[in-house]
Amino acid sequence: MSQIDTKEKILDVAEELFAKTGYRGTSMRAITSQAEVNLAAVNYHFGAKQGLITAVIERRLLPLNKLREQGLSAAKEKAAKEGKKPDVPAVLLAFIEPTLLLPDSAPGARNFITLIGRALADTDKTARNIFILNMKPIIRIFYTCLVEALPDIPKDVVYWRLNFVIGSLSHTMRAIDRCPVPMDEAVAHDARSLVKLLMPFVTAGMEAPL
Amino acid sequence: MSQIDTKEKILDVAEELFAKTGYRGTSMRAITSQAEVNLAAVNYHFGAKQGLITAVIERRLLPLNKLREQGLSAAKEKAAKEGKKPDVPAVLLAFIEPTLLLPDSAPGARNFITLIGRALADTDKTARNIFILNMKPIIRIFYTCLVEALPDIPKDVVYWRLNFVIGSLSHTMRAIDRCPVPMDEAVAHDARSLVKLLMPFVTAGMEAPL
DNA sequence: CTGTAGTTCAAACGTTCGTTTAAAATACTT
DNA sequence: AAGTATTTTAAACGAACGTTTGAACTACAG
Repeated sequence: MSQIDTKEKILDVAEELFAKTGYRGTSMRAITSQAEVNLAAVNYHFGAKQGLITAVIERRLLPLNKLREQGLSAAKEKAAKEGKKPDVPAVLLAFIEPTLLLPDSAPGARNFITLIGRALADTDKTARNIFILNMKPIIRIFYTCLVEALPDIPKDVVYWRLNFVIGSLSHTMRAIDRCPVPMDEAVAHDARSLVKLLMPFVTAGMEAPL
Repeated sequence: MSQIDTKEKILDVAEELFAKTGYRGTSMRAITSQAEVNLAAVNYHFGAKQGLITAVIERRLLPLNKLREQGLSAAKEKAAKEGKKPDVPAVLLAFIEPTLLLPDSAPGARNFITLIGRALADTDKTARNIFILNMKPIIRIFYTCLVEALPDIPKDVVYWRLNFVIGSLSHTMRAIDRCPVPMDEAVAHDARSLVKLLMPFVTAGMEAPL
């Protein structure tokens, strides 16, 4: 088995188990046995458990953030042709759409989205800090665009509303494979229809009068 | 030291530590040493660690849900006097206000709100199941009221929007003691102003056109 | 004061955890 | 094909975990 096979197999299994049982709740033995590699393989390839969760997160988060940045740039260019700044739904869509559509992009990414959905709420600082470190710059970019798109809303209100959006989005991400709060009704939820459901909600919330 | 003192001291410390470092991340030894009680005290008074987290959650969640129910009943009565059903902001306020104001009600409740804010996102089934078990009935009540208040919105859309609200709220609850996503600007956030910030957002989101 | 139920205590239990080690096996270069 | 570098392996490490135990201690009724 080549090195790359081992590393990627570990990453895939770790992604799945971290998403299901969290960072603390997933043991190295559970990862390595399901990945059918030796227990010491994680420490050899990633140094330690922390190095593994870092690699798991960054493997998909960096490309995702690139997608979000590209989407925002496209929206900016499109608006610039009419001498304007992108409006609220355009900005929010550039952030939300690549996120919720991620599970359709790669087979293993479905686990990743619930993992990331939990990251902000995780009590373990390891996963949360890695996540925040990677998210801070891009959130700042979107924040700036939202402030420009909402000239009548004070900056700190925009800040909080952006956080409300992040809260809704991350909660939805966690719900992709499981009803967020179980109800008796069966509720369908494919990724694309979730975007269509979430967008009007967050757009109206962002643009709401004070 | 009387039995009640020991039990409550354990509950207070456990509430604080569970909120800070999660269920798995908090050891019985950390709890008992900070509470200045014997290690075996938790097993004696609560049977096991799971019994402790159950007691920690239910101690404040049951009264909180009673407050929410009372608030909703009051809104229903008020609307009934005009032969109407309570509108969206009235329903949402009955859910949100007691929640965010909880930290001001009791000194230790500040820890509880972040604990509960994490509960839905927790990877550990222990805490999440206890929380969901206690929340399911009351969420159903509010869901029904929202459906009545939004006759033009399909039921399943209302369901998802309610979940978006829950996502925003729980994210905010986690942020009460710490910036949700750190920004360079200092952002003030006392409980009452958070209610004033969140309410227009979720109301507009709920009432948004399809 | 005596006896009983309730509570606290130090100590140890077995298990699981992340990590390390050094030898064995494989892959790659010359 | 030989020799070096990389990777895999089995075994063990010490530490931390939740829980159990039985004796010591406390409070209070008879």
